[in-house]
Amino acid sequence: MREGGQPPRGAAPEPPALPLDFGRALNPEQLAAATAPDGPVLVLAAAGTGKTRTLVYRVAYLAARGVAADRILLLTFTNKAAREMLERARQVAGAAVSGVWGGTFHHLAHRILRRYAPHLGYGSDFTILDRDDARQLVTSCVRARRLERRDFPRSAVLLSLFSTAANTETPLERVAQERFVSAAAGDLAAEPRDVLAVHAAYETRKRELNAMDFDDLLVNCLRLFREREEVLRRYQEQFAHVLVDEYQDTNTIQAELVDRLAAGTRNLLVVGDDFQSIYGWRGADYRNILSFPERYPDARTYKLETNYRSVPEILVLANACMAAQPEQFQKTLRPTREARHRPRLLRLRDGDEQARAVVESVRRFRQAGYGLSDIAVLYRAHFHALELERALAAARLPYVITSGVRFFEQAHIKDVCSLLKILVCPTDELAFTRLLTLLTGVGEKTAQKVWAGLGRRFDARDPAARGRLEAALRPAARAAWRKIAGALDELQGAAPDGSAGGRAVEQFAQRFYEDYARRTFEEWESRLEDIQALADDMGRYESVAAYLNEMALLTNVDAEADAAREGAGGEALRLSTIHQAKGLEWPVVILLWVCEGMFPSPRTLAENFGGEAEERRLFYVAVTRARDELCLCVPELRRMRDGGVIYCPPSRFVRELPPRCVQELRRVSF
DNA sequence: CCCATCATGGTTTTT
DNA sequence: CCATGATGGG
Repeated sequence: MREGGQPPRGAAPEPPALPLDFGRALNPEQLAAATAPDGPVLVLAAAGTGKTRTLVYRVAYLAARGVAADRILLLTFTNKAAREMLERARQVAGAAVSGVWGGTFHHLAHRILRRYAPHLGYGSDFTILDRDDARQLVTSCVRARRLERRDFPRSAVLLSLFSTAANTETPLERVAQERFVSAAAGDLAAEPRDVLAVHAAYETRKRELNAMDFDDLLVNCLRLFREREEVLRRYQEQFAHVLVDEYQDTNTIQAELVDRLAAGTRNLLVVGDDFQSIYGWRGADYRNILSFPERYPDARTYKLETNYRSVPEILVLANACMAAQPEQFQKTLRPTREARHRPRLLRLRDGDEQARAVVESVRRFRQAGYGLSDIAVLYRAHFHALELERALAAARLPYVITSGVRFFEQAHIKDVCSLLKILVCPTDELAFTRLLTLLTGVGEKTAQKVWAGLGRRFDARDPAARGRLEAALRPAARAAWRKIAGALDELQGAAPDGSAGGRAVEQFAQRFYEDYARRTFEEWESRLEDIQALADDMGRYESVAAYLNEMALLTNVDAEADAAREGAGGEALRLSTIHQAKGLEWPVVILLWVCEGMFPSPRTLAENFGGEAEERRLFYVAVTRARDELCLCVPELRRMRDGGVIYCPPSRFVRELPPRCVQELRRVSF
C-alpha cells in the first residue's frame, strides 16, 4: 500500500517553504497550530474559532512537507466530518492528500478487526450488531435465565450498563451497584448477580453468533493492541501522524487506542474544547483533554479563542454560560464580527403557541433575506419537536429532520439487508431468522427450529440446502419462501458485486416485499422508495459485503449527507437534536423548550452527579451554532396526553444569565 | 405450543 | 409514536 520514494522513517524531512496562502488563510493562532513541529500537540479550540480549518491546513501542511498521505490518520466524530475535511484539504494541497485515512474510531477499529479478528478467536466475517440487534439478543438472554419479572430492567437499560462498563473499563458489578442499589434506582430493581449473569450469557451468544456490538469494536481493537504487539507495531509504522478531532468526547478506550497508536512517533495532534464535551453518558471523559499535558509533558498547547462565527451579542451569552461553571477550563470567546442585536427570548404559552411562533419567525427571517436552509431548529430530545412538525406540515414549509431512528435501523431496511447478509455469510443466524420470520406463520421459535435443522448454516446458492429449507416449511410459508428464493437467483455466481446485489433487492421487493409492506406498514410507499434508493446506492459499491460493512457504521448525520447528495438538496428548514448539530452552524438558530423539566433533562439530573454541568455544556453548544440570529423559546405550559398541564419555569440556563443578555419578547403577534 | 393482533403505557442524548 | 404484554386463533 505504501508508496516508495519517501524519506526514511524517523528522519525529519526538511520543511519546504510554505505556500503563501497558509499565512493568508489562517490567523496567527491557527497558523501556529497548523504548522506545529512534530511531537504531541494539544489544540484547545473554542466554538467557532476555525477548528476545522486548522485541521484541514494541518493535513495539507503535513502533505506539503512530504508526509505520504496514507501515513496520516484523521479520527473524527462522524464520517461526514472526515469526508468534508479531506475534501477541503484536497482543495488546498491537491492530490498530495488523497489517500489520507479519515473516519470514526469505530470505523478504524472495524477496519483493523476485519483483518485481525481471527487473532482474538473471531471469524474475519464477523457481523456487527446494531442497537436493535443487541437489544433483542439481551432480551433472549434474560428470558433464557427466566429473569423476565416485571421489575427486571429492560434490555435497553441493561445494555447501557454493559456499555458504560465497557467504555469506561469499570467492572460491571460496580456499574450495576451504582445504578440499581443506590438511592436513585427508584422503580428498577435487579441483583447485580443477575445483571452479571445476563451479561455473561450475552457475551457467550455474541461469540456463538460471531458478532460484535459497537462497543466490542473498540474493546477488541484495544485488546488486539494490548495483546498483539506485532499488530500494534504494524499500525504504528503505518501511521506516522495521528490527528484526532473532538478529542473532548473520547472515552477511556478511545484515548488509550490513540495513545498506543501514536506511541511510536509521538506525532499526535488532538483538537477539542472541554466545554463542548456532551457525550459523558456514553463514557466520554473530558478529563482526557484536560490531562493531555500531563500525559504528554512535552506537548505544545495552542489556544484558539478568536471567534469568526457569531455576532458579539451571542458570544456574550456563550461566555456567560461558561462562567456559570467555574470548575472548568476558563476561556473567553473574542468576537470579530460587528454588533447586531441581542438574542431573543420568546415567552410562549405552550407547545402549540411555540410551534406557531417558529412558523411565524421563519416567515420573517425569509422576508429578511434568509433561505430556509439557513435556519435550524434545535432541541434537547426528539419528542420536543412533535408539535412543530405538525405545524410545519400544515404551513407547507419543507423541513428535514434527523429523527431518532437511523436509516439503516428501520425495519424494512433491515429486512432487505438480512437477505443480503445471509447470502454473503451463510452462518449469519440473525439474518436468517429475521428473513424467515417475514413469512406468515413463521415466528421466532419456528425459525430457530428450521435453522437448527439446517445445521446452523444456510447457503442460498446450494440447491440442496434450498430444498431442505422448503421441506421444513408449512405449505403457506413455503409458497411465500419461493418468491424470496426467486430473488436469490439474481446472485448466482461468486462474490456478488454491488449492482447484482441491487438487482436482487429489486427482485425481492417486486416478488415478495411489496405485498408484505402493504399489509404491514401504514406508510408502505415511502418504505418501498427507501428500498429502491438502497438498491440504487448499492450499485456504487464493488461488493455486497463491502456495502453491508460500510452501512453498519453509518451515523444519522452520515446517512443524511448521502441522501442530500442524491436528492440535489432543495431548500428546507433543518430540525435536529443539539447532539446531532455538533460541529455545524447556521445563520439562524431557534432553540425549543428552554424550560425546566425539558432542558436540562430531568433524567440526566437524577441519574448522575455531573449531569447539570453536561447539560449546561449542551446549552453552550446549542447557542454557539448560531451566526446571526438566536431565538430561545420558553413555553410556560406543557400539555400532557391525559389533559393535565405542567407549569414550566424558564430553564436555569436562562435564569442564571446576567441581566440584559437577551431581549425578552412576551407576546408574539400573529 | 406458537403466532398474530390489539391495547396500552411511557418517551434523552448515539457509535 | 414505538415497544411490550395480554388475548385469541391455528
